[in-house]
Amino acid sequence: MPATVRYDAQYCPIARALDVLGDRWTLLILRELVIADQRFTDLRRNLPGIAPTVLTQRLRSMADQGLITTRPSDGGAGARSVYTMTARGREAIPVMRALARWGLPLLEEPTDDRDVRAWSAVNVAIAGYYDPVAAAGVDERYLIRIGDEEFPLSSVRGGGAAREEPDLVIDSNARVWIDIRQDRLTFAQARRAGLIRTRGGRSALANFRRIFHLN
Amino acid sequence: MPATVRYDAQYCPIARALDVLGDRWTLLILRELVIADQRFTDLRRNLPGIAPTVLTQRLRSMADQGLITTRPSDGGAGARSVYTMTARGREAIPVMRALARWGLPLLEEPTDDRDVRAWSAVNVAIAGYYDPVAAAGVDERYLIRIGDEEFPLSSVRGGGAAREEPDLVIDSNARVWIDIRQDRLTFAQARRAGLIRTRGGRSALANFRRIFHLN
DNA sequence: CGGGATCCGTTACGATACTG
DNA sequence: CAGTATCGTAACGGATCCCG
Repeated sequence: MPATVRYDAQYCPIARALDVLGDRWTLLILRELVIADQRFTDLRRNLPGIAPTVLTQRLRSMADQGLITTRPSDGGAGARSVYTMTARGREAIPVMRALARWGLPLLEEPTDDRDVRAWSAVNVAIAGYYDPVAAAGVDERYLIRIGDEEFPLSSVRGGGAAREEPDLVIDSNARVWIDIRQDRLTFAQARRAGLIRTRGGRSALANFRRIFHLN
Repeated sequence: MPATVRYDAQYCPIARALDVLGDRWTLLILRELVIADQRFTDLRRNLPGIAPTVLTQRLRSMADQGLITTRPSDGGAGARSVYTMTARGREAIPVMRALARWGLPLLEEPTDDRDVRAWSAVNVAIAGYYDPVAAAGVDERYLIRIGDEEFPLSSVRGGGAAREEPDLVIDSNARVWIDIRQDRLTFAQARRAGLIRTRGGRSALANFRRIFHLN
């Protein structure tokens, strides 16, 4: 939505949120920065169709509103600045999760593994199904591996920071997770077919499946 | 965002969701219909600033995409059609909740009770803080009253349909709930000041406060 | 009077080209 | 590499008008 005209007339937190997050591309830029810090060119490549002028403008207004900050590149060479999320920007992750979960049925069947971003798979198809009730009393760490990317998860909400020895390691590709959540496959079938490999204790696996609703 | 240009190039459920929900005004129209079925003129009045042509177009495309349906008015007189949410549209309520919660700190302090919509207060400041872990094992019904509007809530997620005798009735105005969530007031203070009145068992009240994080 | 449709000026967007 | 400049097009906001 246009940055100049806002939903000012409404006393509503949704309207306020959309004033900041509702512009075209804004949430997708944010999603990119959840995955990793990125430079201008990275973002441009990962957001097919965005005009460079629009990207410039969005990055500026997102910085103004405290969603992101720019950090001088530590890479040395020619690169100048890297864009990073702020804590306030990270608070919008639940918004992205809710959107992702709603959009999952609209997603066509993946044709190729490389189509599916690892972050989408983990955050949408696994973390998005986290069941805090099922997780009560469990304190375990899980390591999700998608290709060569690693995503630590915890049975305790917000307890994923410490990089301790995981109780369970799960290896697979991104597509399998989407297939499972679109009901073309069950977790059990994927394991039997060797599409998902697990290493760890039997009870950790049982907990994992219960906490993330995997049959 | 423009309805014609979509985030087609991305294999991402967030992009898909935004293709449908991301247009300017769309989520706010949906929010209106969560509150109540409405006619064209109602929507226009409740969405200050929307151009009638835009409203027409949004209603059409939202219907095309299965978010809403139009129902012939049962009211008789001059009115023709009433807009209602579909089940698919209702599935987007978590998106609105996430946005609302994110937007709450951006909301200025309410100046007048009538500024605050009852639905915002209940859905954002109460239901949005539901803690399923705290609710485990509790099966109670709560009735929230804001002015003359009533909102049944349940300690069991999705169990609010049956209109049984509530275990707890809470009377207040919308502003108080916003004040509480913006940390200008605690629940206990509001009760002592008579801004919130409760009727029901002592344990139901304790459960309610625990489940919805009210100190 | 409710429910829109038409027209118009302004703004934002997308595509391509260009520059420090 | 990291943007800026320019330009044509599409969408928006506001006002007005039309029809039952």
